[in-house]
Amino acid sequence: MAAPIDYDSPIPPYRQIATEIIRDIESGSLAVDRPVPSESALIQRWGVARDTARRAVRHLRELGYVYTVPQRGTYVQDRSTHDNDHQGGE
Amino acid sequence: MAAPIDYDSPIPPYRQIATEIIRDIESGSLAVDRPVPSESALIQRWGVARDTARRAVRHLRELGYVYTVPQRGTYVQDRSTHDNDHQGGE
DNA sequence: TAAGATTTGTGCGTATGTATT
DNA sequence: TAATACATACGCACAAATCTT
Repeated sequence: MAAPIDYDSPIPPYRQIATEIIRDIESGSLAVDRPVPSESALIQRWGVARDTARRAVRHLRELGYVYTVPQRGTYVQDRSTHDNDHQGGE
Repeated sequence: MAAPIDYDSPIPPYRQIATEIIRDIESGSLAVDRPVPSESALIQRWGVARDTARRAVRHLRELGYVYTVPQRGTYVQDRSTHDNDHQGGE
């Protein structure tokens, strides 16, 4: 519902954005292999810089929540097996 | 020796820098637990931007060549055992 | 075939905050 | 107090690949 970034929080903006997206993934709003919001979308939705949006996505990737296809987009990773927590098993 | 970045190469600058540092590690110029060149040092030595220097260091970290101590610095990782190559399968 | 929009990749410049020395 | 070093964040630009028209 468009909660704004809390700049008073000790949690950095990119983390707040990542947390929100994780919620959408866990809740099922974002299904497996569905695209997560693009960098542009995140920039507009949160009013942050691209650097921040990219950090958020990178964080999600490191946690194993998403995977990125160059020049295409970033999609929800299938974590159903829970075989890979965030080391990039595969 | 200060080889310059080859902008005509398909290999991005941060990779060229990382490759050079890897050479220094493998050759022994940079010993285990010794600090690798700082961001500022890389910026001056290669004439690149902070982001590029950061990318180079991050890349080395992901490859397991170095480890970073928050708020301290980045140091050469001990890879003698070769126990950890760089888990990222994929 | 071409143009345009979209998306990620890469690079540069700058600033602030925090921790260490 | 100051210098050093990293993390984070903001701004901007162009390239390459993809997708649509």
